[in-house]
Amino acid sequence: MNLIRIYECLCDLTRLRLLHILTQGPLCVCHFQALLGEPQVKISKHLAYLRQRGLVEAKREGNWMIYALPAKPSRELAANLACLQDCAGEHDVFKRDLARLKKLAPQIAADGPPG
Amino acid sequence: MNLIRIYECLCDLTRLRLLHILTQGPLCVCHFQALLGEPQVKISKHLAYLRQRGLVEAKREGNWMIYALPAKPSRELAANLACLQDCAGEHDVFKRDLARLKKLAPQIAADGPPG
DNA sequence: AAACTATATACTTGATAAGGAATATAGATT
DNA sequence: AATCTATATTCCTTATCAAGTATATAGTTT
Repeated sequence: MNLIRIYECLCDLTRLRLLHILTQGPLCVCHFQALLGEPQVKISKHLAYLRQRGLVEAKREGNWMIYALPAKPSRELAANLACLQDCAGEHDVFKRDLARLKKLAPQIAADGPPG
Repeated sequence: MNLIRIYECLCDLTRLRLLHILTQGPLCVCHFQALLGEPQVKISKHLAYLRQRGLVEAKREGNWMIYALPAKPSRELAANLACLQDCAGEHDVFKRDLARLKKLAPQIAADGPPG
């Protein structure tokens, strides 16, 4: 059952943060590193985990790997991402991530256009 | 973070089935056994798991243990249960469970009133 | 109190996951 | 081709979980 694969992805804080940030748009690994303040291995492995289960898509852009939410998410995924959005509003971790993302936005835009 | 405890509960099919059935009302272990066709240990342990994490409440009624969704679920739990409801509609396992529940309803009512 | 019923707990085994350290790969730059 | 940068993979250790078997507990009936 696909639904369970989704929930498996959602029961880790790092992955929740990644997904939550991705609802704002595509991003590459190094920016996630900066945003979450976590080591590269950790980010990379969690993104691989998400990718394997179809919660995330990736494409190469020179040296960068750009990760994004699926272009056409399943109903189940869409529903759960919406639910996460809803729930995340209550927690500081997520709010802080978005704040940092906003601050970093100009620099990210400068680095190169995603997509 | 409470949210993660919730997702941890949701990434097992047996627990999803239990929760989904519970959205219809309280039930005791032996009825779950009949509905899911799973051994007592399995049901009991998964219910304990859910209970520890606050997804489910229990009270004794003679020999029976009646399990129910929390009287006042957190916003997060409520949101996720709603989402589960939404997603479960697509899967036969869940539909079959509800069908079986309907069939068993009279007998359950006869056994003794829950709540 | 002895037997019975419904449920819970302890123990064991195999599987999966998380995090860190080190290393490998792909592409870009010099 | 040598080096650099961004990212992925491998190996290791530790922790958690699922499922089954056996056993314990709480409450009920005889």
